[in-house]
Amino acid sequence: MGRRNLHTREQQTEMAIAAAELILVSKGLPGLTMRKVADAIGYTVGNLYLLFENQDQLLVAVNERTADAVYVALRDAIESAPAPRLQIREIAAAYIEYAMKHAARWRLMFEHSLPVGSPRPRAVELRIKRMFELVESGLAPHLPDAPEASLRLNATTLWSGVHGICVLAVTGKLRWSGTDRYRVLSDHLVDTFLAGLRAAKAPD
Amino acid sequence: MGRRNLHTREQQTEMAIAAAELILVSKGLPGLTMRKVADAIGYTVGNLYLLFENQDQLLVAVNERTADAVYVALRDAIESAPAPRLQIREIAAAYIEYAMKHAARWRLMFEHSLPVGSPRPRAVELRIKRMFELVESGLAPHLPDAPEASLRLNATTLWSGVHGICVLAVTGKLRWSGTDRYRVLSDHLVDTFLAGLRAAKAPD
DNA sequence: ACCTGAACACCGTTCAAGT
DNA sequence: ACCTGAACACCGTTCAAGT
Repeated sequence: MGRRNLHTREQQTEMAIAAAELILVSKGLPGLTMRKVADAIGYTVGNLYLLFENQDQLLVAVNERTADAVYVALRDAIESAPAPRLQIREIAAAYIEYAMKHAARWRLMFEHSLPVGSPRPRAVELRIKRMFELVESGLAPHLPDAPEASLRLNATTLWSGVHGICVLAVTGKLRWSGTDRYRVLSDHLVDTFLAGLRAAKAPD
Repeated sequence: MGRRNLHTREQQTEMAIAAAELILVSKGLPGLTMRKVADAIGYTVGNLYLLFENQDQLLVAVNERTADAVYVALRDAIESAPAPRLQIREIAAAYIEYAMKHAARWRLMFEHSLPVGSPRPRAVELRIKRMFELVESGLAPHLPDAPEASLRLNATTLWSGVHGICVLAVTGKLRWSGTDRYRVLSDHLVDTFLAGLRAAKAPD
């Protein structure tokens, strides 16, 4: 065979990423093999290595998509918030909702780590940074006149907290506590954290 | 060969777990193969399957050890706290310190998931539950007269937050924010959360 | 130029056979 | 009874060879 020219390289890359996501969702990470991806798009394994340097880089490509999707979800949450001061609650809830709904893809972003020494993927790094900026902007109404460093510290802290709820929820480690309404947890965290910020600003 | 009788089954199990931990730390999860574990303890792969049902169960055994070690670290942190009200800060810091120091083992606890349908390992579940109880007891001085349900909700929320800092720190996702002094983050989270609790109890 | 197919070095898991 | 060694069905990755 050889020389088929049915799809451009870009199309093949697109197909491979889509197929990888499908397999990831249905079979989990252990089921996501290069051979299965190749089968799914109707090419041989060898050809996959003309599109991606190796399996890790295919996973990185999947993660970029996921990071984009999360960003869009958070952006939508901000826009649909009834008031600026409620944005941060909505962002947190949207994040958790996304993680629960697309658990496999979301987990891959944080659990797949490249072999030591290989450069961290710029694209994913950048998207996480943008996500934090979104959180900063949602937090800003609650911290007027706060210096940038303080805003960043608080955004990092609060967002780490929300992320923690996600991790434990998605991996089922929160089930024992009887709470499977994670929105309660995220709201409680956000509300209490904000109350703490107010208290620190205007001490009794 | 066959019939060597150099070690009891218990000893072999012990050796296998120890070897797995060593390989995990030095080579990461992808480098942790049944064959390498067998080699490391001087037995054949086949023999490993007389000790563990499969690779997943070996990892579960490793996770049990890790969960025990974490529990001990938190317990020590409580005991060395200068005052009851400072316990919760120390627990959080100890948790993060353990995670950073034993990143590979700590990550395995949360990232290794059994094939869908297989029963969740009771032993690990139980240890996570005990850990939450430790957090509850550290939080109790700050919530006198609070009903059990409230204490639990607050412990779950705060601990999820601390856990989130760990996850992002260990996976290097916090580097961009310029903070690699994670103690600052965990203290800030704990302090702000506690301030928020006080504010809710005695509203202005 | 584009893609294949077969090879290589590894896996997890099983189990008849050795002592 | 205790453990081995070889087998099976799978991997990721490479690359000479086909069209």
